[in-house]
Amino acid sequence: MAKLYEKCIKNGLRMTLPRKIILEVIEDSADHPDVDEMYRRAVEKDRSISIATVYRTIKLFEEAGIIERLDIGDGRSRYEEAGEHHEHLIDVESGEIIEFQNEELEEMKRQVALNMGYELVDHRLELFGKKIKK
Amino acid sequence: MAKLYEKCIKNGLRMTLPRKIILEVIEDSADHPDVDEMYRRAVEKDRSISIATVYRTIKLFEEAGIIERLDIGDGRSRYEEAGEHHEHLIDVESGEIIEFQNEELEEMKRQVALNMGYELVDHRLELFGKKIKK
DNA sequence: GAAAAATTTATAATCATTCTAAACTAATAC
DNA sequence: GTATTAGTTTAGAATGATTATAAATTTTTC
Repeated sequence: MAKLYEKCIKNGLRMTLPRKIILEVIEDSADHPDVDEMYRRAVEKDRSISIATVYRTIKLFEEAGIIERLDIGDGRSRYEEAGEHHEHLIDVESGEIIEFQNEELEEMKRQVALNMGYELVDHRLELFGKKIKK
Repeated sequence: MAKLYEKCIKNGLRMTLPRKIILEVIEDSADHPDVDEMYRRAVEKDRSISIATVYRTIKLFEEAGIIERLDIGDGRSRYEEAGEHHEHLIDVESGEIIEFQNEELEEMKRQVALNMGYELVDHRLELFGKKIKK
């Protein structure tokens, strides 16, 4: 079950208590919390955790490919479990973040880069939309 | 010629000296400067300009649709003249920002949002690529 | 279980950005 | 054209997110 834990071990990370707690927070989060929110959730599990550790650990996990950074343009970094690649649609009215996948779109991006003489190494797409009322 | 100037007037903006200078900087910039760089360029034209004015004026111009914000994920906002919509490809090795347009891609984004019951009001796409050596 | 190495904590520092209050400039009223 | 008013700029303080630092603590190694 604890597949993120396995991934950490495989990456040679020492699994200290704060790291385990932060990992738990990530696993329990179905949304896309920012660092401060992750800190708040971690503190609920262990009051002694410090914000600096949250920042440092998140960076560590990101570099190890355990989590991925998401930037919706509001000046804060948000995080989610790394996994199959997907994109985000942000509901401009509620702020809700909806995930989606579209292979055709992926392929087109790769193609566009290629046409300009580039190998696509990363890409980021965010759609901002307003819910259509029927 | 001074079409940005016209646009400001049409928006009812008072065209003070600092605003004129910042507008000039924008017109003379073919790249995508961040605020600090715009400030540096403005100071060359008028030593007395303050960074706060640059920030405030940029925000004003953005709200008036004179310029557009670009976020390449390095924690600083960059700006460019508003105009026909285009996307950006960032050369991960040199940091160079290359603009491109692709109507098919645009249409697909609109379609994807629609399929999820959303009207696309904004969108952001950045490709990060490595130059292919032949 | 002691010594060495890595991690965490608390806090200070930094960076981008926004706010504030006083000074200045432009627009309007006379 | 000058006084009044409204809007703008300046300088610097404040804020929010993030990173760095040094001392304390924990983990690993022997």
